[in-house]
Amino acid sequence: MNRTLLPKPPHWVLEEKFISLLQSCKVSKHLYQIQSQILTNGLEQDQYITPRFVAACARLKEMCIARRVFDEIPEPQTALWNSMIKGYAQNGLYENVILLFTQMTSMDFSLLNCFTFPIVLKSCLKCNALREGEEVHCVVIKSGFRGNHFVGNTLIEMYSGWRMMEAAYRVFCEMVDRNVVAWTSMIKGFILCHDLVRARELFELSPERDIVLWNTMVSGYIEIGDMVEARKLFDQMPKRDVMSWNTILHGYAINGDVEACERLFEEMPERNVFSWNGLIGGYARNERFLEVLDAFKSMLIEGNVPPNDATLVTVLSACARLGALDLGKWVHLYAENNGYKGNIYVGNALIDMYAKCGMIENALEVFNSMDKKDLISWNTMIGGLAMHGHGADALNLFCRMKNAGMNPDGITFIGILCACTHMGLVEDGISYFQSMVDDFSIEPQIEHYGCMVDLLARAGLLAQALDFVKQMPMEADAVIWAALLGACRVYKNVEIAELALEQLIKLEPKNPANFVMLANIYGDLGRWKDLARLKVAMRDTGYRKIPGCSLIEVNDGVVEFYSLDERRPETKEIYGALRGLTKLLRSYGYVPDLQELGQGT
DNA sequence: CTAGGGTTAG
Repeated sequence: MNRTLLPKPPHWVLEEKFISLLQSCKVSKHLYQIQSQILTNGLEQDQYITPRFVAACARLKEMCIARRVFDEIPEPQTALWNSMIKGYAQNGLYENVILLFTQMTSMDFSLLNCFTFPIVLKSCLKCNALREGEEVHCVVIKSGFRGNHFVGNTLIEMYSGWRMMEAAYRVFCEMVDRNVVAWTSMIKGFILCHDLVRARELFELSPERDIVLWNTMVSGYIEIGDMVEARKLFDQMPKRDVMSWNTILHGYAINGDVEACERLFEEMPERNVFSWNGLIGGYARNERFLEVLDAFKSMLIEGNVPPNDATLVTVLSACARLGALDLGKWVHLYAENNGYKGNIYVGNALIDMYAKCGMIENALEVFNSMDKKDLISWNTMIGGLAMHGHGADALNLFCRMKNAGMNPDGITFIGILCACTHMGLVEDGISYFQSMVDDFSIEPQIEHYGCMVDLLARAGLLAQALDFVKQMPMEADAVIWAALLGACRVYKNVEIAELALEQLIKLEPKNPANFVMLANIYGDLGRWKDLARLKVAMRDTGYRKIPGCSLIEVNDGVVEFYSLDERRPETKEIYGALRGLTKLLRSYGYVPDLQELGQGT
């Protein structure tokens, strides 16, 4: 067929073609191809295509391309301005939103419409631009948009976000006809300030109460931990949707009532992925990791609600805590086969799971395969390496992190200091600690002081460690004294040990592990009289040390295993495996201290 | 093209 005989398609056909092309555009490369097609057709200033082009750029995080196109247009119309502003907001470039808005107002006031303000006001809140937010509010008034529901509501939201309740309430009162959304935002504002009394007053006054408003009020009580009032309200609701049920379920989960959580989950008329995540998250938050795995398995067996990234992350964190490597690997495969390969949350949870299960190689593989990494990815990997004796690799990775332009935070330095401790690099640890304060302006937290005490103490510098404790700007906690006490045993320092125990008894009088530690030191040194005295003191407290418990993956499950435990049918195999491990360790020169076996049980 | 409600990682 001769193409030249075909008539030129009408304008609107081309428009539709480009719009659908832009909507389905998945990679930046195609963006350039579409752009050149638009140019060859002379449509670069088309009032329908260009905003869509900008929207596609925003979706693919290519706002620079959008900006170049935008700058070429002599007199952009409102829709194009708005699409640029929205694109910047979507990509977190709030400063650009404000800049563009300023430019827009300085050019022509009539460019602004009711779609412009909500995005700009939200951006002001997000980047904490208080003065600019107030200026935009002035523009709202001058341009006559204060009567718009969307604009008014976003103003309430903005001021509430800054806890400027007088300003928020003034906007609310000045609204000529408030709808239920405005009431909800106002109530949400008081909830943010934990002012449940005023929130409830408004709730009672509201002329209309829809499900969203009821749910908001219920979650307000949940946030302040008042499950009784939350439940009372939930029971009074004229109508409930899945989200109402999920809200109260999550409330029990975060307030530590696992049993109520389970009961509610059973009662629910309908369950979606948030319901399952609520139950699974409830188990996880309350350290019931075995139940996390069981619930996850039930979810898969029931099969009508597929897990999402949040589910996988929670399950992986439980695997990490339990050492359930097989299930962790299974989740890894599941994630890759179900579109979570590039998911940063899942990637980070996988790194942590592999690291905690001792599979550093797998953790590194996941880390290296991630093309998007955030601070948590780096911190998890550095911490994982440090925790498992790869201190040098952890420090190297820290260098790579800085070279990649990623700014470390306090958690990063926990990993770094831990790496130094494990390698006995006292000098380096001290200089990293200094660098944290001087180069990165990170204020050391009690955990960092704890790391430093550990660093010094494990290196045998007990007196220096004690000095450090005394110089700390805050009171040392039990973790720090226990670290010091532990090191005292290794270096057989009774004086500091007794001092540390004295503090520990004040901080946690019910923890017999502390007495056991000092008893061990007396035993090591043959101070039997002191030992006897301590045993009497221990008996007087009436507390017994809880036996240490290990979790071991057996076939497709995880079992609890205590020291000298003979309850399990697998006992023989477990002790067999232990003997094998001990033998292996001996061949590397390790001498097990058999006296420790069964201590305190 | 614009407004109010849920989960997840170190």
